[in-house]
Amino acid sequence: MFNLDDLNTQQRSAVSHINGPLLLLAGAGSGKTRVITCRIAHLLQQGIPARQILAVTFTNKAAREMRERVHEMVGKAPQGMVIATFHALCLQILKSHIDRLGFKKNFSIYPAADQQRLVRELLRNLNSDSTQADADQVLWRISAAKNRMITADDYQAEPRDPLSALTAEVYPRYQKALKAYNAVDFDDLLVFSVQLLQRHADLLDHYRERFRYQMVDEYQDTNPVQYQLLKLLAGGHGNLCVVGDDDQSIYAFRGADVGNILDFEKDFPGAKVIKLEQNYRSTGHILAAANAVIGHNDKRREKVLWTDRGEGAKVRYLLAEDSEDEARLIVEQIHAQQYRSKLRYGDFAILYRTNTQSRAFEEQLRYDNIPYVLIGGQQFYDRKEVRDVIAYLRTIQNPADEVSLLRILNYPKRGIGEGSIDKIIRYSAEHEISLWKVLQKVAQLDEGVNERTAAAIADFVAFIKRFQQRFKQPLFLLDSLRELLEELKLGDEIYRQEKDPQVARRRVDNQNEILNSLAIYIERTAQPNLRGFLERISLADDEGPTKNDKESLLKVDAVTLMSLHSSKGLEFPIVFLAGMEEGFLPHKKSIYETFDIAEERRLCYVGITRAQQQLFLLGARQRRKYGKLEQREPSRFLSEIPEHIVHTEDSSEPGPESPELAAQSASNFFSNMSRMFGD
DNA sequence: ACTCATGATATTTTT
DNA sequence: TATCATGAGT
Repeated sequence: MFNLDDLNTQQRSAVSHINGPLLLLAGAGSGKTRVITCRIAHLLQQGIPARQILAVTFTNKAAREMRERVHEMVGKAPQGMVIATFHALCLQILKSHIDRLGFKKNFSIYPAADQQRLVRELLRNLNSDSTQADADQVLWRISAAKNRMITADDYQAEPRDPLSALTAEVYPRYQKALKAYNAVDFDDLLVFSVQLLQRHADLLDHYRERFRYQMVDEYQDTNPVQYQLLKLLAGGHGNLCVVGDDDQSIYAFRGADVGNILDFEKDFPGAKVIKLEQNYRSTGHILAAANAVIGHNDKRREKVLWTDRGEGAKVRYLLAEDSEDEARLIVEQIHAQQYRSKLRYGDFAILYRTNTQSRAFEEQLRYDNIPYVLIGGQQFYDRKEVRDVIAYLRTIQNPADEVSLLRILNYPKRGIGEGSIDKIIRYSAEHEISLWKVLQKVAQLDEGVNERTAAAIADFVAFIKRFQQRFKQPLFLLDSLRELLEELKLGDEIYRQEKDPQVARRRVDNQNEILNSLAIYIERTAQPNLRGFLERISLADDEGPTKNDKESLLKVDAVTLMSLHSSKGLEFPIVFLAGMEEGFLPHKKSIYETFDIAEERRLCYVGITRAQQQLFLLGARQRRKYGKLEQREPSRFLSEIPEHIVHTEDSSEPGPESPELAAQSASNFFSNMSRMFGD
């Protein structure tokens, strides 16, 4: 059980608040998660049934963490309580009621890669000269529209905006195609749930009653659909507790609306507001820098973080010559810091604005034999070889999923040529019969394709049907997948295609990794089935060994490289915030196009507040950009930090031998020694 | 069907 | 400059 005495005054008053709307403005590192879990424990202690409690987060990781911490605190698994991401919650709602929107209940969730394929396809059918970029843009616009609850029917093209005209063409077709595939995309999960609640009073009543106590984490990141959903669910009782920090709102580009958190009291009259300003993470100088920077934003909830931990080290600004030099300086500091205090590699993080910046750091770290983990970039389930296997599973689960079906129809090659596939697609379109039905028909009626192809198709259909039966038996899920992989011999195919045997090996390993995640899924699920597994994968809620989160970082002890965006919520003893230059932070797009410098400043603030003991800010004098050498200016945010808390060092003027340099060369010596002796 | 060359493009991305 | 996707060519 928890102890109220361990909390500060503000935390305690938040925890003991029970009825009515509550806005908890939780500054960075103010013990937010602790307050949320304590509040849940407190609600339970007050006799509120677990099943009336709903806690919504944005990431699976956050949901998992919350669940675990509640578990620890109350000593048993939180039975009946729903702790889920927005998307997982909506998936639950749709699973029970999507038939009211004309979908079948075995609908599938369309992954991003398939969305792209579909839009590309639709564009090709519409106009001859459309690029990859157009497809991405259109998809982006569709998503943005959905975030604002604009349906395909309502979507209006902006005048003099060719892309929105294109979107207006594609959006309805895209929606129609999804429906034909009995599939929904990520955004639909939310939009459809809201529509269900709006149109069906019985459902609304049901869920309001079911979730009498609601909490939302990272409220500053909610977009209009999510806001609608909450507004609907909390209507009536108004027991909505939202937690967030407007200063850490960094997802406007994805439709998040800071207005939601700024206007909370207007939306939910009588709301109580509590600020958490005591920071338990960073030392004083770091917080002073953070406060100074974020203080330059207007339209915000004034918060001043403070700590009782003392000033700590000054922030250090290292000015490098170029990007390679910047990476070298970081490695130097890693060695120096390790020499001075006992630090693991896992205590260091390198943060940057854009993912492309990671390269220089990767190269330098590899050169110095320093282990690192790169967060972001290509995700496990986005890899081609993994998607191939998933496509099989999806086809088995829902043969109406035509993108998956087409992906595997002739992979590995089984003698169904492009010409035949074209014929089948055309037949399916003309007669409005699903591809899967046509395939079955071709097998029986020998329609329009030659005998050998027909035989191949018949084999394929039989193959899928056989595995449909196999996968229906929950006890043999793992065996079925193993058999599937064996029979397909995809491994051989990969070895044939990939000339670098090392790469081939990794790709085959990746495929086998799916077996591991299935095994983990089965272990942790009461009634495992193929559908459930695919859902988890779609929601990226996977606990497989490739999991890229803090726990696995701790295990491998490596320096962390990630974008500022993905760093939110994490903390590290030593943080390097690289690329503190005009054009990077603030990013040049924000300077010249979106004019949203405030969001860039928040991003900078997020970066600064990740540091516990020492913060390094780095920038380069010049950088190669698209081949050209470009002069760079220090970020304007640097000048917003008071001079007396920053120590500036210019790499082109080394000055007298500094203690760091001495320490660093000694440290290099030791690390080389230990490398030589294999320790 | 695989390789190679060309040309477009280079912000962040919790699900 | 480096990377990616696409299309021509073998």
